[in-house]
Order: sequence, then C-alpha cells, then structure tokens
Amino acid sequence: MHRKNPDFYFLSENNLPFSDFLHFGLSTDCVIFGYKNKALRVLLIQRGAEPYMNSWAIPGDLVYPDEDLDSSANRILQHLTGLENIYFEQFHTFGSVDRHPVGRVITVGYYSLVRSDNHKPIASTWVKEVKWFDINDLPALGFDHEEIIHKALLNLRKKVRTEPIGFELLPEKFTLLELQGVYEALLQQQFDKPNFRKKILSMDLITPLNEVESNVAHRPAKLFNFDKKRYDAKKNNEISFEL
Amino acid sequence: MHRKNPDFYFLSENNLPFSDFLHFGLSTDCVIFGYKNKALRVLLIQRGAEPYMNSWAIPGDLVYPDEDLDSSANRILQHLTGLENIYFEQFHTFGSVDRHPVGRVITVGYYSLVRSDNHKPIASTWVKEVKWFDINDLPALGFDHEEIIHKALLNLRKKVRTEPIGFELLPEKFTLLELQGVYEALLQQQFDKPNFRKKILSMDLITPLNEVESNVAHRPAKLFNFDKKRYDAKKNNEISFEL
DNA sequence: AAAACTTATAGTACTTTTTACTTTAAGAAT
DNA sequence: ATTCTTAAAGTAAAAAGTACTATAAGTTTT
Repeated sequence: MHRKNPDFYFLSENNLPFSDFLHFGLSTDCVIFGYKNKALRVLLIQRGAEPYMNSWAIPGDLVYPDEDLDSSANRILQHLTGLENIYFEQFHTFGSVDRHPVGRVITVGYYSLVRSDNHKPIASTWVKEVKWFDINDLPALGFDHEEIIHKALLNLRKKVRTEPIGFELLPEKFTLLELQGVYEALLQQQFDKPNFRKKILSMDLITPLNEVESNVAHRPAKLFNFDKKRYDAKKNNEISFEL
Repeated sequence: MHRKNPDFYFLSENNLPFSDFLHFGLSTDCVIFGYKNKALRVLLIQRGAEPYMNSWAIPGDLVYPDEDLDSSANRILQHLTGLENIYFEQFHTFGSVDRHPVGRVITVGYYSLVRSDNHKPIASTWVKEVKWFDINDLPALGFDHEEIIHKALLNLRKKVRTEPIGFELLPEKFTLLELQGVYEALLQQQFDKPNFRKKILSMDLITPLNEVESNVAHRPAKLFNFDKKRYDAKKNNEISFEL
C-alpha cells in the first residue's frame, strides 16, 4: 500500500503506478448566452468529427500544456465569435469517469454573455455549423453537455441577482425596457415597469445619455449605459446590486 | 497548423503532438471549515514531504484514474476527519500553468463544513500534523493555497446567504444564539438578537425540541434542530432562505 | 393638421419587511 | 429571598416593495 514514487507529496496510499495519475485530458467548454427578442439563447456548434459526429454541442477545446484555464476559455470564445473582451466566468468542473468516450477527460465549464448584435459566429475546420438556440428549445446534445448547460444556467441565474452583469447581454446603449426584458428572460419572472425602473435607477449604476431610441412607432425611450467605473468604486464599500 | 490526430474532435488547430494534451495531473483540494468559540476556522495539514516540506497546506490528493471528482473529495474528507456525510461543495478549479512545482497539475477546489465537536483529525503517512487555524490567523501556506482558501471563503459567504447550510457547522441540536454566532462569524456582521430569532423562526425550517441546554449559569435556551425534509419540500416551490 | 394610438415616465397609496428597542420570563448563583 | 444573566416575546417607527393611476411625448392614421 505505498506509492511507487515516494518523492510525490499527496496523501494517496494506494498501489497504482504513479504514471497513472498523469494521464488526464483537460478541456474547457463554454456556454455562450445571448439575448434576442425577449428570449435567452445559447450558441451551439454542430460537430464535424467523431465521437458524436453531427451532434450539437457547446464549443470547447483541449487546454494547451502551457495555457491557463481562463486563457483557454477566452481563446475558444474569441475564435468562435471574433469578439474581444467577452464577459466569462468559470462555474463548475465536470469530471465523471465515463463522461467522455475517448478517455478520462475532465472539462472546466465556463459561461459567457455576449451582446447579441455584435457576434458573427465563425465556423472552423472541426465545426459544421454554428447556431443560436432558444434556451427553452435546445436540440439533443453530445457528451454531458445538457448537464453543463443546465448547471451554467442555474449559476447565471444566481449571479445575475447580486451582480450587475445583465448589461453584458445588451448593446452599449440600451433602454430601461430592454434591460427589463433581459432580466425577465434570465429570471423567468415578470417585473412591474415603473417599479423596475425605479429600482434600477435608485442603484445609481446606469447613466442617462442625451439620446433616445429611433425608428419606433411611439414615444422613443431614453438611452442609458452602464457605468462600470461607478460600480467598481461602490463595490469596495458594499454590495449595491440586488434584484 | 493541423492536429496530429485527426480522429480527435476538439477545435484545436495547432501543431503540438496529441499526446501532449493528455499529460495533466489532477487533484482535489478541500478547504474544511469549522466553528468554535464564535470563530470560523480551517483544518490544515503540515506537509511531510517535498515540495513545500513542513509547510502548512489544505488537505488534498491526486484523483484516481477511476474516481469521480466528488468521490475524490469525499475520500480525502473521510480519510482525514473520520466522518461520514460531511457537507461539501465544489467551488472553483485552479489550473495556472505554474501553480505546481512538479508539473502541470490542476486542482478542483472543494470546501466543506464540519460540526466542530465530532471531528477527530487523523494524520497519515504524508502528514506531520493536522490542526485547526482561525480563519483570521492563518500560517504561511504552500502552493496557491492561500488563494484557494480566500476564494472558498468568498464562495461560502455567498452561498450561506441563500441556502441553509450554516447548520452544518453546529451539532444536531443547537440554540438560536449559537446559530446566530455561526452567521456572525461567517458573514462578519452583528445581528440583533430578537430580530435574528424572528427571521429564522419565520422561515419555518428549524423545529423546537422539548429540551433545553444544560450547565449554563442562566436561563437555559431551548434546543432546535434543522428540518431538512421540510426544506427540501419547500425548495421545490421557491427559495425560502435568505439572510 | 387634428385625432388616435402606443409606450415612456412620474407619481401616489398601500402593504410588507426590516430595524431598533423595550419588557417580561426563567433559571443559576449568592 | 435576592441578584444576576440570558431567553424570549412584544412594539413602534422606518424602509422597502408592490400595485396601480395619471400625464407626457412621440408616431401613425384620418
């Protein structure tokens, strides 16, 4: 009951050869959320290789030997969307013994929020198609990716209540009703318009611009943007966002 | 710019040999929280082998090739504390390229909550000493374990506000003032006694017992226990715990 | 150009929750 | 019996949340 390599320093007391411990594959997978027409959606790829050929899946890749986890997730996001400065967050790591048909591959799950307008999904050698799916109407997915999306969504729903990240799903300039739509899609609950407005404005985190929306068949709403500087300043004192 | 192994299915388009991608080490590390004398504390081990010989560290181990992540964390916890049914939760995965002197080892971070009375830490071959440290008075730690503890604490503080897990730090039967002490230690804030009591009781998640504390030099407080069944039943309808 | 329509935005009244504090109760120690 | 300490219940004011109404400011229709 002793290790083959006594130089090593973990608690293990078993009789497996040490080399068995260094044969893990490591990947990152990204659940990319978008928002359009009052609905939350997810960017999926259609696989062009085995296993799960032709299945839909969330984008992911193996981590390079000299690459940090966040860098890896960021690389995938940029590669696929062509965007920089995408908001992303690690939320859970999936490592079931049998989660992967090829071998023991554990994957670090990230979710990210992108402004729906700006993305132009880019297919690659290994990807047949890239497409947005409504969160409530997903196709069958390969691997354990249904579980990953489910968990990502639960995490996002929690986070969105205490940190002002809903803005990441909207363009720089947005109306209060658009913001309300984002939160209604995220939290699956309706808000009263005047009260939502009052609450958001009282947080003092978004600034009104001297612009209004255009091409609308009614009184145009004022445009706002999120004041990240002010939030960062406030954050140091106390948490100030809560829905 | 193409993979050596075209059977593989990730997005990677680089010229590294495929085998380079399967040489990751994988471990789990556990931040074990306890509560005593109105203070939050952490169980640390003193390392008995290189690297970081004699340094203090959080307990952890390599994951076995045929072992799930949660099982691995649970094994470490049981091994070290001798307890079963310990509350634990995966919170973040740490995988910086240089986080480990021996090679590329990524670690899945867990935190756990144990009832302070019940634990009898068990040292092992690789552990010189096992000891509780006040969360505000930690020794220097090996690896990136300071970062891991810091992040565990932040996660715990968030979680404890929306899920009734504070009980995990107390014995089965506890008084309301003891519970208040736990939350004050966790959240680093004082609560008003009558109001705390009112709020907790209004949640209808703890049941009064027909017992009172003994050996106290004043009016003894009633003992309560947490009603997990009732919580699980409520949980399905809506979240009902919030501090 | 006026009227009708749609949504923005301000305002108000009511309810519930939170907060701060006071009072009484119950046992232990002297 | 008296004193001490903490439990536990109660109360009132303040704050926050909720539901709804009224007015404003545009576009479209007539």
